[in-house]
Amino acid sequence: MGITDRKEREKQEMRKLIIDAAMEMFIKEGFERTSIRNIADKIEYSPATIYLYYKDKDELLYEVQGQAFLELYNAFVKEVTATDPLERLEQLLFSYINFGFEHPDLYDLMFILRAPMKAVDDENDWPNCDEAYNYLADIIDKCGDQLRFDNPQIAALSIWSIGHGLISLYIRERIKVMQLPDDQIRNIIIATAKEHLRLMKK
Amino acid sequence: MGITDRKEREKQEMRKLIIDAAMEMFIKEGFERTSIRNIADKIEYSPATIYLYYKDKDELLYEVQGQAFLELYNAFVKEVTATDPLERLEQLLFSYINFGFEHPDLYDLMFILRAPMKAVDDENDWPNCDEAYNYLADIIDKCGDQLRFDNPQIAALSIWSIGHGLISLYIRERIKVMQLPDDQIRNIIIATAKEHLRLMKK
DNA sequence: TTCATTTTATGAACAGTGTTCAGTAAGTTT
DNA sequence: AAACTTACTGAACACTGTTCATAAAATGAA
Repeated sequence: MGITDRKEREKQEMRKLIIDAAMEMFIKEGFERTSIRNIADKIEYSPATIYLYYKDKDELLYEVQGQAFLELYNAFVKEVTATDPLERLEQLLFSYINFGFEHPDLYDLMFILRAPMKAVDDENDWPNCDEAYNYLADIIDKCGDQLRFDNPQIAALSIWSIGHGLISLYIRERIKVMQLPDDQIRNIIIATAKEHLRLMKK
Repeated sequence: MGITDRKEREKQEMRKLIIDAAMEMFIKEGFERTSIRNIADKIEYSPATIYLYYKDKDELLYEVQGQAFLELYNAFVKEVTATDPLERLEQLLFSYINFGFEHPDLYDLMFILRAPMKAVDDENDWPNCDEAYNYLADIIDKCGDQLRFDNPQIAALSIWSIGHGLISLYIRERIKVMQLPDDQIRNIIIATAKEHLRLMKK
């Protein structure tokens, strides 16, 4: 049936129209200044229409989060170019931190905000993040016994936590307490990440 | 003038009444279910009255954050009992992580939420956190050259970031991606913190 | 005590939020 | 052409933080 196909296609196009508008507004205006009404205005539909395509705002946010994870994964593929696994691990960490610096609002949505996670019903599942996490896990596997860790899961969580800790303290303005001049904050974050990598290596 | 003294005292009592009610609601009901109207209801005043004592919600939140930092500092003093600085550093990190596990909503207010930081006008100042941060910085100083770090600021940021990274990934449900059974999440967080301490030591 | 002034508290309103739903208009099938 | 289905929306609901004119109470001066 050609019509049902077209209808399905149009439905997907509408969903894309909505999340593209949402994503653009998150990046440009920030998360807090982006409401359902704002998104509706931008795409020239009524707010109620959005609810025909997404159950609620959380579900919409989860979808945008998915797009953001695609961008992160693309950054990984583009920036992690070395063959030596230890070098790859370093490139990965800096790619991750850099993503946080360049897209703080997307980072928020991916790793800090509560809202999008409310759309994940399953207790132990978060498909949006799988691809990126596996990318990290694979690199750590390839490092074999070159790291001072016995457990690869702990190694992965260690790398992730130091990266996330640095970025989120920065994004949420907690590094203020160290009273560093503004242009040195980035430097000390990068230096701390480098030191962590150094300590991890055998 | 006795009357002005009493008035000032009453003003401070009213401010305390408000933040105590707010704090109790954050802990009991969670941050998202605590509105100015809810707090006003609890203390049996009109919402408008709260604005006679606090400029806006952000200022109120900043004050509650200050109370939360007092509690964190008290936990440090109570739980960091060793004399050896390396041991003290370990006790501090676990005290910090434990605080996050036991008071996730206060941790939110202290280290994750944007709102309370909007009440900090100064670019490079965050008095609420000073005491707790200096406690960490002092311990690291006392470690002297026993750590594999040249720069004490980097050592401090490294410890803080790993602790914050672990807690905030947990609180905001991002550790889901590792697909661990619920009772093992705490274990792997603690194990990762322990490994970090091990790597830091000479 | 009486009157004027200052302090303290509030009801009602404003502009915003996410969300629902009856009603309308357009598209599709018979 | 009529019946049915799908797509869309205006208006409303219950909530949010915040402001402000108004009222009540406390204080100071006569």
